[in-house]
Amino acid sequence: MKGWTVQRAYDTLLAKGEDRRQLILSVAQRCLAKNGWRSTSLAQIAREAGLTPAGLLHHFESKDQLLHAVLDARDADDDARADRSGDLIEQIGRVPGRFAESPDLMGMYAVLLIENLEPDAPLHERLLDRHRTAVATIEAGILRGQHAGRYRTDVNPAVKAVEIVAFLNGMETSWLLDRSLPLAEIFEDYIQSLKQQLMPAGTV
Amino acid sequence: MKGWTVQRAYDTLLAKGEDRRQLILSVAQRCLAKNGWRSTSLAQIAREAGLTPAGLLHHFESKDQLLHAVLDARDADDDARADRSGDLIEQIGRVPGRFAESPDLMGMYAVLLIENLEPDAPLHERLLDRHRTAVATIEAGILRGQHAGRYRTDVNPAVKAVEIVAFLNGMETSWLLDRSLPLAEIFEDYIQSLKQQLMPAGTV
DNA sequence: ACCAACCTAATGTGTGTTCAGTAGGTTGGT
DNA sequence: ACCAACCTACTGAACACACATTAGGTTGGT
Repeated sequence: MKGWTVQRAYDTLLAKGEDRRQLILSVAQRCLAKNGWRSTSLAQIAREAGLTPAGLLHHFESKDQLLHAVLDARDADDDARADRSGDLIEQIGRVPGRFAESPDLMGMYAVLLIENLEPDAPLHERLLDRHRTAVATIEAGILRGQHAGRYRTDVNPAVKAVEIVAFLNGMETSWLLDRSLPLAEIFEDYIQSLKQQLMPAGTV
Repeated sequence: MKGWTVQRAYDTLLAKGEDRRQLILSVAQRCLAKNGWRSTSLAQIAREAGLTPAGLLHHFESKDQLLHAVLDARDADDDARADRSGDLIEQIGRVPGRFAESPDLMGMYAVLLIENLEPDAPLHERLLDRHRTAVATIEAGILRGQHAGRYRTDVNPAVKAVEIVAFLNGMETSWLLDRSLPLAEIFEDYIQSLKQQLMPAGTV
């Protein structure tokens, strides 16, 4: 009870703090996508969030903890908008839209992945998990199609899933490097070739 | 003439210097592949090459120049072993072998690419060029096959080339992250699907 | 009075780079 | 054979800077 009233008492103050916290998280996410973790300084994030480095560390107790907070937020967001039941090929067709939707936070995982390739890198385990989950999700999508009779059964879902994830990641990187690439056309073509492989002859 | 005698004169000394230089380049390349440019320090390279940071800067006038020297050396090496006339699909089939051949300097370009995505990054232009050259090379390989009557002519070489480069880059990253991936199997499958797309029906 | 939300200033560490100096070899004249 | 002049390959110490983090103080809403 007491705790609750105290919590209510500083409501606007806490709300302000929470706003700042969210702002910091979003700024940090953008910086991470742009420059990676090691070459993003607290000073830079702090400046863009409108406070000093010391002020920033009032909200997050260390740079490391901020990193994990950003990742947690992003994971939660991704989970919320995940779709595990629709058609795989249709879902892949929606990827270019996501690229265009939020271009400046698109590369975050790509950048962090490269920064944490070494087995003893701080985020290695976490990102390896994420990668394997992505592959498993695609694999499940293929299996679903096979069981529903929409996809051919003579494709190895595990292997094909790795290929698809590699293409999606590679394509993301290519696009981040060269935004003049005709994403729509490329994905259209890729989807066409996916259909050719996954769907029974005559249905394409 | 004078220049020649002077050059010959300090032969053993210059040879020692050249050895060190090469050693530094190779160490630097390995460090770059492992940790990227920004988080590799001169001190680290120097230590692994058996001298002090100041001693290192006797051979390369700055960290930046060392970076470019590494890239130049690597480009020359790549050029030397490039094959622009064989069959594209066969060449792709040899990629896993190269992965296994030199695993610890494999990721260098992948890492540098990610570190230089921003248009004003120091290596952006250079890596963008390299990427476009890679796409153009693959495209030329497809065109060659088409003109030779080996490949179907209803594929857009430019678009398909972007797809292939994306897959190769993405696959490299996936493998760097998780070396337990069955590379051979995945590439075999991918080549199969490439044949299905590129070769006339009935020849696969 | 209390507490969240800051700030300024300072600390310690790591960075790329410079600079003066040293060790050891080569060259050309005597 | 000797020596001064010159070279390459380094070292050790110092520099200026950027960094994450801390300590202690200030402001302002409740």
